Amino acid sequence: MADDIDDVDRAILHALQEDARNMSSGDIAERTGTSDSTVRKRIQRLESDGVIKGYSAAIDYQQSGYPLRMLLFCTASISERGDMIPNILDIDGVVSVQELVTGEQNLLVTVVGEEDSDITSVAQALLDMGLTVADEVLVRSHETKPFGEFASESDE
Amino acid sequence: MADDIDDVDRAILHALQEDARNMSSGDIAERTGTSDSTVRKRIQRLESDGVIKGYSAAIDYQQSGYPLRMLLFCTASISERGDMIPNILDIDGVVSVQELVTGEQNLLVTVVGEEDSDITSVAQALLDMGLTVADEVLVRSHETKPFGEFASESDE
DNA sequence: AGTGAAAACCGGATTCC
DNA sequence: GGAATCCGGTTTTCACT
Repeated sequence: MADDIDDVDRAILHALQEDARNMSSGDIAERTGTSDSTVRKRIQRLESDGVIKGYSAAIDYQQSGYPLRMLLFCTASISERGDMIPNILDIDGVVSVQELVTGEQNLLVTVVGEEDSDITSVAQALLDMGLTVADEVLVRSHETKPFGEFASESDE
Repeated sequence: MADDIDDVDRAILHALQEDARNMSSGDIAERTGTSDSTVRKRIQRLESDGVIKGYSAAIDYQQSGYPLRMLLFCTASISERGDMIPNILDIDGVVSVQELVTGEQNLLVTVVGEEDSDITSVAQALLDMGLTVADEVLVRSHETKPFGEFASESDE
């Protein structure tokens, strides 16, 4: 519950963002000058505190047969906005929902699909929920990077 | 190089999106009705083909001391747009860059930071690179979900 | 926070289909 | 060529200090 993130925690977060699957506790222990059991306990704490929300493979959707990625900018009434996020995430093809602090277009839904009809069916589902799709933008490329502030001073 | 994604591959991708760190090859083998060595070979192939780009921990930046998340909509000249993406990713605080297929605001940069000055310094760095920051939007919440199409018919 | 033993997991080589 | 089995080394887990 408390957010006492120290340098060891930051190094752990950085390592797990780099390679969550192959980075062993021992590897991280070397970087931090602690022992592997310490690292394991820290990780457990970070997980139960919710700092680490999970571990996920980064997939290239293009190469796996789903070349379309689109951003749908939506408008929702403020009152219902928070409640419908779980429902939006349940729509097939939706990979992320972001709540925006803006006047009108206050929900940004990211959709992945194989063909155009996959996207439009998501848009339809959003309409059925009472949302207005104000804008649609195709994403040509998408790159992600581990958050740099978790890195130690020396290694970046 | 080839994208021969079959049901076994999709099950693997789905499992690794759910929990890339704790899901063992044996676990996935049970789900797919194959052996663990088969799963490991498939994973290696998916990795070297670039379908799996990596494994990353999902961090709650709010809880780890970086409460600010912002979207910066930028304008770049078409010609230089692709080349500068690596440079943008190198800016401290930038966690993702998306190339948008739109007339003007064709780059979407996501920034995470502790305070307002972290964001403005990124914006300044973008300006120094010759980009125009056309719009800035604060993100109140952000949720991600594994891509549903990889799931088998029965388990979702 | 560290130690030690049992269990699980991974990687590679081999064999089978 | 792809999938299954076996084995040596590593990693994780759990109880204890």
